[in-house]
Amino acid sequence: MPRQTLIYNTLTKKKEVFEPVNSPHVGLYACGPTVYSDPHLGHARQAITFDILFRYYTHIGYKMRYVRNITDVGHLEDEVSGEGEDRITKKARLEQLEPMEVVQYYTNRYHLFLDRLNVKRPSIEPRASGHIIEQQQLIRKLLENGFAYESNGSIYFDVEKYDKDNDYGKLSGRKIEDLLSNTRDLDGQSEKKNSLDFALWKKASPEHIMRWPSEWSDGFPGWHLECSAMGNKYLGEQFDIHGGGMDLMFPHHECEIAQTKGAFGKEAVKYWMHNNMITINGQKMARSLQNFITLEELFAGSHEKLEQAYSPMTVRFFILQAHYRSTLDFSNEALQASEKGLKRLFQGYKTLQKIAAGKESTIDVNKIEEQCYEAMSDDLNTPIAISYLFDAVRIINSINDGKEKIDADSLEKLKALFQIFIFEILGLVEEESSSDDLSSDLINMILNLRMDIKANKDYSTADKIRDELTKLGIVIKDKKDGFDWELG
RNA sequence: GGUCGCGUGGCCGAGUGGCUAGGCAGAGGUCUGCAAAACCUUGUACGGCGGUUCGAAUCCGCCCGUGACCUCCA
Repeated sequence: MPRQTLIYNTLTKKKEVFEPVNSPHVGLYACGPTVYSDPHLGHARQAITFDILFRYYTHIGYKMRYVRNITDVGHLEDEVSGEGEDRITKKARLEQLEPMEVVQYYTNRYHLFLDRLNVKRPSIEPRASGHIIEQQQLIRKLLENGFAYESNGSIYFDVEKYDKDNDYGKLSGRKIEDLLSNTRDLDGQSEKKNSLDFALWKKASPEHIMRWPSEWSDGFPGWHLECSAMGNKYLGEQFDIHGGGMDLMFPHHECEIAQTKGAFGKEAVKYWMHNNMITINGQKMARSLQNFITLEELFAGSHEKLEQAYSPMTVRFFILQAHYRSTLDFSNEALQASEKGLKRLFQGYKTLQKIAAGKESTIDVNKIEEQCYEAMSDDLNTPIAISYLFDAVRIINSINDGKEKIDADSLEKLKALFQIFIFEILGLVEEESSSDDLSSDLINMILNLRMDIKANKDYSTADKIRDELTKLGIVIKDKKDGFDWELG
């Protein structure tokens, strides 16, 4: 029986005790990317948030099935009006590629950068275009149940009708009347009965490449439909957690709830989880605002806003140092702080490996362990868990200095704790400085020569060597009788 | 305009009715030929004004500032 955890449910706006529908099995669905462009920091946060959930729940004993989709069809530029080109199709046209080439390319890119961030691959990664049949079946159900109607070969969801006996807007806290009064005027959009109605199936215009046959028209499915169809297919009629970025709450997730309830008579999702946005100068990082930084740019330092390159683990740690429901502001200063903090954490881990156990202990490892688990169990509070690890680092250093003592059992326990939290739960990995054996040998040779020079008290030459090596990015650490170095 | 959120020390960020995270930067120190690195020590901050309370940064009200959503966006 896994330990009790709290999880913030967007639906109830409260932290709730997590009780799986079918413990110990847990079904998790997270909205993946629309693969028409490179992943940016925001995608990283979303992926890392649910990666942590996946990792932690697996660790405490749940049998996880994690589904994260790839949206490769149906995502229009303007969902409400149903206008605009399909994003994939547009990209394909601009680049003169097959739509599926675009899809494959950006799916590969997504995997590449998420792998570097050490985000685990989901259990199932379904594509919308591979589930046209399932989506069409869902539409038929909705037509049968009277929640959808056909108009000129397209099928729309009837929001007003649904709202009569259901609560459309319950997730995002909206009321249908407010939405109606605030919806922009759509003159000429006569296909829909109501401006709030959203597309389930769109008849394809002659130039639209991605199209599938159906009894209504040659067309393609609406964006919101895929998640309902694939969630249902792989996780069943009721499953535990559905996640995504906060900006998907409305209308995407709201529409999902309506579709599922309308088709199956009951809601599928027990807990809704939404990660907050990454901001840049206090404003949301978004493609539409032209202020986004891709992961490729971040890792390479190739963006005008970047003072340097930031390694994947620095980025991961930066994201984990904030709670997933808070906005997180990007800045070079903050990233640099994370870079150094992460280094300190790993330094502590290394020190831990070499300290010796004594007969007695002044350290209460059980308490540290409990604190770490409690933090993670309290709605995935990674920043708190990390703060306890930093507390532990200070203790480790004190043991190393002989100010504190630890017995063999406690030491083993502390080592296991660090191993589990740093690598398994937080998913951090140590990034090796890239240096091949030959250059290592060369550096060691030079530094050995420098030792001789120092022994002769020729400090000016010794300093010169050090300066030159420093310029090459090699950090020298002189010790009592020897040296150490690393790539800075 | 509507809905929801936020405002914490130089920066980033937790937390939350009394026990006052953590990281980075800064300062001091240990070490060192000198540095660097590493390590140690160090900071009583919570937008403003009222109110509730023995006690509020934490609850309530008002104000100011700011952000997200209401079109697509993780």
